[in-house]
Amino acid sequence: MDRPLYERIAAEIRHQIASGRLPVGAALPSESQLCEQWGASRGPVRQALAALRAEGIIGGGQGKPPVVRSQAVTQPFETFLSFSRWAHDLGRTPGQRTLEIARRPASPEAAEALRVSEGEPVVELLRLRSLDGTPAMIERTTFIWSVGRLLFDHDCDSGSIFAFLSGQGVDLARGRHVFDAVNADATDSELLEIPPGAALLRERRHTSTTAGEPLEYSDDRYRPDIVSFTIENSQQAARPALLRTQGLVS
Amino acid sequence: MDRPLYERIAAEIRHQIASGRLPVGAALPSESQLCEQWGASRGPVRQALAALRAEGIIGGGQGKPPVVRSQAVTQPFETFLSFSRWAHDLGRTPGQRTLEIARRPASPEAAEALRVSEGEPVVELLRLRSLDGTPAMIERTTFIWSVGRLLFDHDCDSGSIFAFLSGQGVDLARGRHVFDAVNADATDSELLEIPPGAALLRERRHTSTTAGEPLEYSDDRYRPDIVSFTIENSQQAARPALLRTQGLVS
DNA sequence: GCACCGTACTTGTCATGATAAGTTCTCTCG
DNA sequence: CGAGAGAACTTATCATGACAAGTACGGTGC
Repeated sequence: MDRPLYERIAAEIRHQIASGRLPVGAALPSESQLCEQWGASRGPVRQALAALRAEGIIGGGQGKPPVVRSQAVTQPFETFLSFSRWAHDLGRTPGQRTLEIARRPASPEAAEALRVSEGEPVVELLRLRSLDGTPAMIERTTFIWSVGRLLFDHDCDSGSIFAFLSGQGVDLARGRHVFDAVNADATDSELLEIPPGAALLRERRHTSTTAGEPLEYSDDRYRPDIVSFTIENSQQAARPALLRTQGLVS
Repeated sequence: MDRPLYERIAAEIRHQIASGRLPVGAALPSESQLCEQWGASRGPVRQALAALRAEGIIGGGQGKPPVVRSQAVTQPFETFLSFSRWAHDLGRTPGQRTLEIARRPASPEAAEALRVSEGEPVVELLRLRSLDGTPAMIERTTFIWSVGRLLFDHDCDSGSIFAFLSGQGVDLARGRHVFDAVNADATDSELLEIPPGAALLRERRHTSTTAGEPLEYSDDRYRPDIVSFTIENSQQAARPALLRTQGLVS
């Protein structure tokens, strides 16, 4: 038990929520009560609560004791991370063609993004994803070696890589996605069957473990007439719901 | 200046990173130096650094001063509805130039989106938004008459329309945002000072009351080198957090 | 030249205490 | 009985101080 105190407190509360001892909607013990229970000062207690708040599993505000929010649902995360799963839920048929899988020394950008030393081996993957046979997205992914090496023993055209890696015990827990737009280059336009220079929706994805260690990053380019992204929000909900949506042909 | 100290510290550091005074890879001042600069104790300083770390824009570890990871800057979700507020929290100066505000009969599309009869009066607004003087976004908004009419009595160049309307008691509660990409047309390229055909990030926004009655819809086009959008999610969190980020000049 | 080691500096963790500000409840007054 | 004042609670923010643990760097001995 040499983990920091605030981590142990957070873990204990998480456990109580997961086990149902703290049902959804219930108020947590106040900070001072937690301090007594653990014989700790408010510092670690607040740090633990802040971590739980960042994970979205508790809510509350000034003056009000924190309350248990809805149970953790992994669905949205998986749906968002996995193109295959998303397409499947939509009733469409996902397709994938792996154009290249290679072991390479990490480029400076890859080394930065994956926090490895430059020149360390990484695995680069180039895939064309489609919906009902129509090219929809180009995926340029770079994995750290310990994860990417698993892909050489896997038929990448058979289905979801995310599902495969999860099954192999890879801790794909957190994701960061940056969206912007780019003009299609020669490769993009040829593979996606669009004119050169057409605007593409780009998602740059960084996936890491629970502890925040990078596992992969990706540059995904979507045909905007096939795929778009939707956010729904309301002033009540603290966090918005993200959905990947089928592009509108407007 | 009644914002908490740690927010001001974080905003200042974000600003220094965004302005290039702290280039990518540079080491931040040590905690004790920041304490001196701000005349603060380590508490607020650490809270500010923790926030920046959570946003992923700084890295580093025990014993090592934090380093600037990238120029991406993020803001909490509440600022999503308001460009002005987002920019302000970032320590940047938002600008707006209203190019046109007009009362018009609703077009078929407007009637459909706002659920009014075709030909009913609506208010159309065309604004150019900027960050530190650089054109960043073009906003083409259509309001229902009862809301848009308030804008004729308001200096639209003075600040946030969202804040103004909220202050007038307008119930801007729910939003739906669809993201895709488009090529810049002649107007876009001229106003945003980019080449014709450049890829733009488009956000189509529909805002409605708590009851779901449409209030406005908008076609916003962002320069991807100035503004991008970020989603953070984790397997624990039920819903991902949406953040608007400053574009990477990569 | 090179490995080893100790020192100075850094961040990580935690305790204690204080004030401000928000919420909830009760109690009083009309 | 309802509205409002107020007390008692909560969390939010910040200061100060302490120790542990990791890193960077220079010097020392081989």
